[in-house]
Amino acid sequence: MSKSGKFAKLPGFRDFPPEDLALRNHVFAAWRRVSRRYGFVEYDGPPLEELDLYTAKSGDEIVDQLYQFSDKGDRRVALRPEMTPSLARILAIRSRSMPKPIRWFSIPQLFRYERQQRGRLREHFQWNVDLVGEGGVASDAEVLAVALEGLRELGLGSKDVRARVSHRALLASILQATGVSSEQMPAVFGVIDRIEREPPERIAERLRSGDEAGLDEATTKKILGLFQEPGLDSVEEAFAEHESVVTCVATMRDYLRILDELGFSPFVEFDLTIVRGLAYYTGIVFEIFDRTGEFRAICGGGRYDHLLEHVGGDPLPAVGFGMGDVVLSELLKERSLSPVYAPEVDYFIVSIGEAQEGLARRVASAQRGLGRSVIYGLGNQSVKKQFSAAAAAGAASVIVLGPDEVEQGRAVVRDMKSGEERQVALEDLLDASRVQVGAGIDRSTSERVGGV
RNA sequence: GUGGGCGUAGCUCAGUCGGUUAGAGCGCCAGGUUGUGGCCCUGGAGGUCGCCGGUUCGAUCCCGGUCGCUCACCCCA
Repeated sequence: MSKSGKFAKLPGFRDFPPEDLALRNHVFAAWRRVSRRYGFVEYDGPPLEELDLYTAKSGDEIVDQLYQFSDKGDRRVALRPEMTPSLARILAIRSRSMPKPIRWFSIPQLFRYERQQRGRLREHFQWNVDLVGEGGVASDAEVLAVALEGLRELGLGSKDVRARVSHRALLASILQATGVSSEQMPAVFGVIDRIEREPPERIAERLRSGDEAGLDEATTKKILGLFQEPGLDSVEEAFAEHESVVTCVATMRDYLRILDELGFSPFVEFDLTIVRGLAYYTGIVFEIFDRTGEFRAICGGGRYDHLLEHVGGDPLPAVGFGMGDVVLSELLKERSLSPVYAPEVDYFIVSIGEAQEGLARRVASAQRGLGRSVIYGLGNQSVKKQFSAAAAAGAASVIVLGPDEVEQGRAVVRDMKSGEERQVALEDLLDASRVQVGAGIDRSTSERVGGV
């Protein structure tokens, strides 16, 4: 839709004018606060990586949708579609010398070349939190707790969102016990992933179909039956004699208990249909959704115990998640949880008559030296015009330099909210060692949304 | 990648059964005599009616293509 020869932005990419950047910053700030509260430290990596880093590790879907090309040195490279491989690469080099567990987080911008849809663009920011070097369920629970706390920090409670958790090894053991061969396993995982979105007949058809799972009638029936009563109790009962199932169920119970102790059980539901597409997950996996079901998954993650060694590092267990900014921002906007954007400055200096303009600049300079945000009209404008500019800029106070007061060594300071005006000595405005001219100027500008 | 819907001013949208200078509200700019913002009044700028081609005496309107947006599918960071 390029208009009159101008450039348009690339499909699937976003501009962030101040009112949109305010929301992004609001989300990032919450993510960083929560990360730190849980003892995670921030890292980053390059947005461009060697193509091979992804082709071997990520699922086929991701590889098909890479933004990839050859650079001038004939290297096959790709814009990062996810952060985990970079993390693994970085840790492969240095994890040996680091105390475990490693608690790292990042907010990378990620890229995928695919047709954009609602909640899914070609570029997004993703909060990645990973806990490396500890294989117990306590770390799985810790990581999910961080994700949920991040949402809670933004105003989304257990009434708004829920985490659906499952265990890949548990599902694999169950399927194996049911008679699914290891060759059929990936296809069956794929079908199970769709259980919620398709009618039972279609699911059965897929399970039987030779193009997909290729199961016999009896096994198909058993699997379908399994998902009619998919609770942990019924699973344990049905597979009581299968040791690997029993072990995984026990792990799952520990996990749920720890989440309860951390105060997150209202958010969490066991759900065997959560599979996740990425190839490298090995244990407990989870996805977080809004409860209305109106949006895509807000967050997904799980345990990936072999990725680091695949990338050439030490074999370290790891668990982590990614939470994208796109779906989350849509949800926040819909729930009116996004910050109201309004520019703000401490002072706008109004000059009445050109004779005062030099003084205005000296006052501005002195006040800026004190850390105040100060603007004034850059052209010769009517008083009325200057006041409306002050209002538009969100000035807390206006300093009025009129010939009458200036002659007596004073200025008028008007509080724009209350409309109250008082006289202040010019020397107080100009002397950087003095302080406090108007109301409400102690707030640090950098902490405000509009001023970030 | 597949299919459906849509595409008129910065934004939200009217409108033209094909016919001369395409409209509104909001926003923006300028004024309502350079001592006061939010309200009000007046005026103005801004559109090759997404782009290319076809049909026609004539297209923003009809047809085709294309690009973009959007929904669904595929799939899922």
